[in-house]
Amino acid sequence: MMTSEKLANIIRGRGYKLTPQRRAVLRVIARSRDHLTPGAIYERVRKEHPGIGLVTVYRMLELLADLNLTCRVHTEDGCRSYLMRRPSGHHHHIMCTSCGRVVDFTKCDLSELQQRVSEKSGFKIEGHLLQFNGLCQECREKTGAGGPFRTGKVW
Amino acid sequence: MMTSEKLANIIRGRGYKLTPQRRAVLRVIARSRDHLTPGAIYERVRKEHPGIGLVTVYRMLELLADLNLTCRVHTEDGCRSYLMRRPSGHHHHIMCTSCGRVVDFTKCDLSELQQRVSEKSGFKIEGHLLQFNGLCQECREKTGAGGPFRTGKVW
DNA sequence: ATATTTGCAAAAGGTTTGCAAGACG
DNA sequence: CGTCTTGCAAACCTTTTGCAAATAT
Repeated sequence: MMTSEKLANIIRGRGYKLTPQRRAVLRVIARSRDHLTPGAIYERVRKEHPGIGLVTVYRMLELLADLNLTCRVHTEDGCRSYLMRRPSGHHHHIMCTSCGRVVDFTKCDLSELQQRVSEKSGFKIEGHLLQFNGLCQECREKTGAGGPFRTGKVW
Repeated sequence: MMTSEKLANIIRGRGYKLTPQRRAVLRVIARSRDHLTPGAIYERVRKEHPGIGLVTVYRMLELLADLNLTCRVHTEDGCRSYLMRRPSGHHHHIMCTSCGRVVDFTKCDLSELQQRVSEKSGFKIEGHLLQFNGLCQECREKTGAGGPFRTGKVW
C-alpha cells in the first residue's frame, strides 16, 4: 500500500518541497480507490484546502507523472489523462465500469501471443497496453448481475 | 480491405446523405495507414476540398464512430480521440511508435488470463483493451535495430 | 536567505453548439 | 421541395504559460 506519507517522503527525497497544497493532493490521490481526472482531484482537494488553485493541481500531477508515481487508466471516452494511485513496476488494471474502481494485477503472460503477432506483422514489439474492464464485486451485488453500464464493449 | 466506396455505401445505406465533404473525409481515412487526429484529418481533407470546415470533420467523425466504422488507437500521451481506419468485429492493434502505422490482429486468446484475473479480483470481466506497440519492419530497416523512439515503455 | 512554489489572469488548444444558408435525394 | 448538412462565429472546457507574491528548507 502506497500511503501519502510514503509518497511525501519520495517527493522530499527527490529534493522537492512539501507544501500543504502538495500534501493535500497526495492525500486525495493516495486515498482514492478509483481513477480521477485533474478536475475531480481539484474538487476533492479544495474541500480540505479551499484556497488551492487548479494550476497547482496540474503542476503536482505533472510532477507525480515525472516521478512515475501515477499511472493512467483508459476509459471508453477519450482517455483523457485520468490519473490514479501508484504503480510499482509492470502491472495492469482492472477497471469497474460502474464505479470506476481500479484494481491491479501483474503476471500478464503475453509472450506467446506477442511472439505470434510479431512474426505475422513483422513488428519488433516493445511494449503492450492491457486492461480489463468489468464489474467489481460490490457493484455486482448492489445492482444485480448485469449492472447499470453493462456493455460488454471492448475499446 | 475497407475502401472509401464501401464506407460510402454503408453511409448511404443507413440513410445519410453523401456530400462531397463526407466523401473527402472517407477517402482520407480509408487511405491512411496510420492513425489520425481530427486535426490531422482536417489538414489532409483540406488539400482536396479546401473549403471544408473543421466542424464538418468533427461531425463526420462522430457519425463514423456512431456507425462503428472507426476505432481508437491509444498513444502514450493522452490518447485523445485518435481515429483510424475501420475495424471489423473484435480485433486489436499493433502500432508503430516511429511512424504511427497501425496493423490489426485478431485471435487474442486471453481467456486463461482473464479467468485468473477474474477469480483473484472478484470482478466480472466484460471486456479488455489490448494493444501492442513497437517498430514496424520499414522503420526498423530505416533507422537501425533500435529506432528513434525506442523506449520499451509500457503504458 | 534563496530558490521553489503558489495563484491569478490570460493565453492556448481542442471540441461543441446555434443558426442561417446551401445542397443531396 | 423538404430535410439533412455545411460553415461561420462564438461558446466551452481543459490545459498551459507569465509573472509577482508567498513560503519551505
